Amino acid sequence: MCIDCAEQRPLLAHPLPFTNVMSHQPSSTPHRILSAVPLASSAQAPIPRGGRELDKFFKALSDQTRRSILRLLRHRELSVGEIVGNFRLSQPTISRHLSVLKEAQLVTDSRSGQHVMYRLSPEELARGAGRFFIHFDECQDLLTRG
Amino acid sequence: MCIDCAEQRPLLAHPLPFTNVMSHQPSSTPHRILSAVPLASSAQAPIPRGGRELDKFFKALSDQTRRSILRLLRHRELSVGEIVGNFRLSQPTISRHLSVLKEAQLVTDSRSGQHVMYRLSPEELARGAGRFFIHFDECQDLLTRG
DNA sequence: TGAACCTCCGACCTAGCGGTTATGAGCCGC
DNA sequence: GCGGCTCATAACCGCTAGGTCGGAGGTTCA
Repeated sequence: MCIDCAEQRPLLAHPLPFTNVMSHQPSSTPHRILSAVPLASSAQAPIPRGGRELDKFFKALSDQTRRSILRLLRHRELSVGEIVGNFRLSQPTISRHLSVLKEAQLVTDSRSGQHVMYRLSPEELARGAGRFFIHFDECQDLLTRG
Repeated sequence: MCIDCAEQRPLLAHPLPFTNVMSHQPSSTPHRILSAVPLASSAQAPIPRGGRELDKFFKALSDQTRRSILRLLRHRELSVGEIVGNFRLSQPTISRHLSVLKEAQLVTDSRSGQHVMYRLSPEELARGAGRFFIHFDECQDLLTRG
């Protein structure tokens, strides 16, 4: 699926390695040329493909509690009870935050006896970020070169 | 300011080049050691420093319209009217989205006669991303190596 | 099987977000 | 200065998000 349009022409691989998003054009020559004047009333808002996934991705990251949970899971998996012990919030609240993170595929879970263990999905973190920052050449430079 | 604590000991430069965040510890040896058992009731939720800025950053990015505005501004600055012309939304709605983006420092504006021109701040995009992903070694690898 | 434990789900409340219309403030040309 | 264009702000409204509590469901173990 082209990230810039819905055409079915052959796709070019994108120079950035950490994403599988592809376009018909190399990133330095944008596919959509913006007109200086407002588009006609029939114009669609330029919603990029994959917006739903990016919504989930950034919505999940836009809450401080959820970001803290991700940081807790940096180096090893934890059960729900262990995560709850690090916050002042109730267990159902943490459980719902975890379901949001799981919905965004930022964490995965598995049952281990009585406990449900949660662990980070760092590749999904990188993939989501890549899918967005792919649109910003200068950002790519800053992120990849420093 | 250390990203892991509030101590005033000398700071180490972080190996990642695209951020000025520094810690007392290299990234492979986390500053906070997590206990396997829940912390005491007096434990604070592990809110990282700079959470307010990250809140603004991800909240600004968590809306599809705002992401579309950022993509519109990829290659040249635009006036409010030009931006409005690319959406089905009213001018005050777009104006408020722009103020959210400006609050998050993702765009800057300047008056040019009757018009107010908005342009991207790609370095802030990269800085915000860096400030977050600095906590995830595997992500860093994926983002910087591919 | 029944008790104890861990986790998730449903109902509910409140706050904030994203949308609208109406109005006000800043520049321009006449 | 006045009228018109451009943009920001205020007031309002509906919906979603995030918090609580109570209870259901699944697992372990005696």
